[in-house]
Amino acid sequence: MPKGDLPKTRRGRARREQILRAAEEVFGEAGFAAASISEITRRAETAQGTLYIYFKSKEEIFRELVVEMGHLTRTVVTRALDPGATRLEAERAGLAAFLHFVAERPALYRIVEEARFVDPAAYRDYFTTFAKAYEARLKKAQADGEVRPGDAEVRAWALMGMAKALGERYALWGDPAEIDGVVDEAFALVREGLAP
Amino acid sequence: MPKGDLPKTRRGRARREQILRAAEEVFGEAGFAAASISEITRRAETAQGTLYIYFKSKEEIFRELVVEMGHLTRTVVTRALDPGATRLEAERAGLAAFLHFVAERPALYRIVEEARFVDPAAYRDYFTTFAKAYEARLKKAQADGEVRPGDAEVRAWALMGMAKALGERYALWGDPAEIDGVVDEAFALVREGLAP
DNA sequence: GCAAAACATGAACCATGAATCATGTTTCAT
DNA sequence: ATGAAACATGATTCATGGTTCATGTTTTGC
Repeated sequence: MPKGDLPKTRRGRARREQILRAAEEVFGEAGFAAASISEITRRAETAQGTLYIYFKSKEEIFRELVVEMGHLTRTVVTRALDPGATRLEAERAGLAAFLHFVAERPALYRIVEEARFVDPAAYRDYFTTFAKAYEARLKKAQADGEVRPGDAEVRAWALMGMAKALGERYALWGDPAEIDGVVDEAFALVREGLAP
Repeated sequence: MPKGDLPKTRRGRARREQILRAAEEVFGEAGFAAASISEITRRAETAQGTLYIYFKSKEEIFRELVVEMGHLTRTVVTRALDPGATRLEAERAGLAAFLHFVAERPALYRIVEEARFVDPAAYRDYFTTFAKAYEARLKKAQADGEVRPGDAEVRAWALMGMAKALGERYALWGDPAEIDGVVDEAFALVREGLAP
């Protein structure tokens, strides 16, 4: 029984995966507190005890999901940055990719945000890591003269916050069809600022 | 026993207030799930049953705090906008006031954010109301030619998101002394944008 | 001063649901 | 083929803590 490790057999790996996917669903829909182990195992079509072969607690499954989801978000956003367009245009694409991703997998947003309360360390880790990468990109763009000089760390957090709020308002609560328009407006703000 | 109403006697009003302040502390420190009624009443120096004279459930105390805190934040930020300075400068002052407020009463931030999970309706209400006010200010500024034309709603949510993220990173996790510098940097971004 | 309403108490009740464990079944290396 | 390790089961256990309630005490209006 590998507690922190991965399962040894094909069957084991499949079970663990089933449980994780069911947990993602249930945590996403009900939130951590209201999510019950019995509901998770019901959807995973296993016995309750089975879950404890692969995870040592309810918190541990949750943490695993946060890590997984963080990795996924970073992948989605980073992949969108590729094109050889302007640095700022690339950032625009990253924001668009993020918002569409939130709209497609709303459980992601909820789980990561709830981590602030369920597992503060994982939450902080996730955003700090993300911010560092963002900061590095901004610094590089600055060095290349593609953006005005300024504190890259503050900018990274400000822009991340923007993305989170827009994701909540438009991708989660609003009409997904609006997203592209929102991205245009938001990036106009980031590019030119508010001053006339 | 006034269930939704306010207490009739001076003593009653004082008790209710003691309980609310204790609840603010405990919810802020421990989060909703880990906060126990017994700990709240211990700090309020009353019996557990007393709490149920004034609130019909744990959720109801929490909701009351969200409403109260929302009102307080709006007051603090709005008060900071008074001066007859430039509209943009006034906004800068609002951001500064918000960040200092978060640093002073971190429980506020936590409770309001946790409301997303404990009481989604109250959470959404709170931010939608706030956004509407922000939007109106931006529209007015736009009409007066003090900011470039653009979608005021998107801008309001983007700027709110910025404030939340900066609050989390610098007012909650960072050194409060940094706040004024952060405000300057962030508002430079908002004013002039990233483009060189 | 006195009834009635409001307020206060804290031990006991009770639902909930996470975690365990004794008992099987399946997989895999040799 | 076979034994050992890995995996699977689900009813039972157990701690937790929100809520209730029977019994006082205090305040208020008249």
